[in-house]
Amino acid sequence: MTGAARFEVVVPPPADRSTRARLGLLHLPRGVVETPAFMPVGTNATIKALHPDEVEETGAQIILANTYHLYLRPGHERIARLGGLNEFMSWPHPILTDSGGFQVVSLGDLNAIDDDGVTFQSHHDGSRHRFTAERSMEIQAALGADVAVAFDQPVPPSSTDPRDVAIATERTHRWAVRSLEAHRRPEQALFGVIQGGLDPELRLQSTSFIAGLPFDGLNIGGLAGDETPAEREAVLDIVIPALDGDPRVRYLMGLGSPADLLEAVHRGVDLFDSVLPARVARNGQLWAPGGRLNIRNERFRDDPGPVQEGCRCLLCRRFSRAYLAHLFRANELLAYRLATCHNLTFTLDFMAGIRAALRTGNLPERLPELRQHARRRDHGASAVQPA
RNA sequence: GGGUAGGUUGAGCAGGUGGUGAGCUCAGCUGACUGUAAAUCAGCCGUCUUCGACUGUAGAGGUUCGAUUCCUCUCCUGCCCA
Repeated sequence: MTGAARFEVVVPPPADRSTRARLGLLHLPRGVVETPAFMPVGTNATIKALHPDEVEETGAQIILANTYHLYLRPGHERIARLGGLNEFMSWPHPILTDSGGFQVVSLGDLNAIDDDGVTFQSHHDGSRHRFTAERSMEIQAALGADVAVAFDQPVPPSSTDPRDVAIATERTHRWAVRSLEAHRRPEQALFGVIQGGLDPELRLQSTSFIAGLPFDGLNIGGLAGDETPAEREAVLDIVIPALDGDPRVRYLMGLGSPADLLEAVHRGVDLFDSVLPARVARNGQLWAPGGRLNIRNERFRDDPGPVQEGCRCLLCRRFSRAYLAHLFRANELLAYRLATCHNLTFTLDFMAGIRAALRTGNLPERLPELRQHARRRDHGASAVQPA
């Protein structure tokens, strides 16, 4: 372990095992993160549409940035010359850089995977680039975030061929070892990624393999795709118990809906990230305790009330639903900013609420008002009617 | 008043010089989005009994087996001339 990250359990799960949820503190070079925590995603060294001050106001204590994107543009060496990623984007708090592993999957046709690494075609200009574990570590070292992530090959739930799952998982293991060997910055933490798809045996193998390596944190990958909640819960119920007694932070990569967050917290996850609240906000979907609303719906054009009564965010403090509906229809830039502020504030407040409940030991199994935040096929929930 | 170019589903258009115009872009309506190729994408957007069918090219006539297309008149719009 690098020692750059230290996880401290403040309130452990209850002895009766009614939940595996725990309250913790993740100590990082640039700050302490209260867990369970949500990390907004700032792929291009910016939380889209927000000023760093506004990101702080949402309550975010750590954000995520992306190795692949920043390597392509503006270039990791340039960022290093300009003082590192935190300095470059004027974010003085912790940052976690994703390894570029996710782009192995998300860029689909634009790459070719082999046992040694991945050859990407840039989504900007089609130019070819080679990523290996060593390369990813080198780039992340240059970016200089608090936390780097080992290069991995996510297994999309849609890949049903067990051989593909096994191959990707084995690669992830080899790349994990190589990432550790290539890691040279003691002040930068390094997290490893557990894969294994939906296969219980592979997940268990992957968990013990990755947990057997001296990473500072343990990521659970490959679970933010098309799997059902039941499949996801089944995987977590294999991985988390296998980590019993392990002192490290557990990070479920890519989850972001409130209902998903609560479920995963109960299963013992400490850390999350997702583009969902921010992306959905830019596309006009606003989150509130009663559910979600599409602000572009006609009925909001004359609605003088706030998106969420009592919300402390930049949007709800001053503006009406009608105004936001207007901004979206007029394609005004303020729409994206206000909506993003709101959804991130909502998500960060939601996590703060979970922490407060854990502190007093009464985190509910399910919050009834969250049902409509779940995916449609889970509960058949329809779009929310505003309260 | 004379000439001229036009009139296509909310807007703007494409097409069509005798035999399939329900095609595009906006606008509009609804939904989706989870380690960001995403201020994006998808469906709908004349009517109906919606895997299809019907109606629809300013209006009225005419020619024709058949007219959105050709002819006549009327109405409306732009431009030019008086």
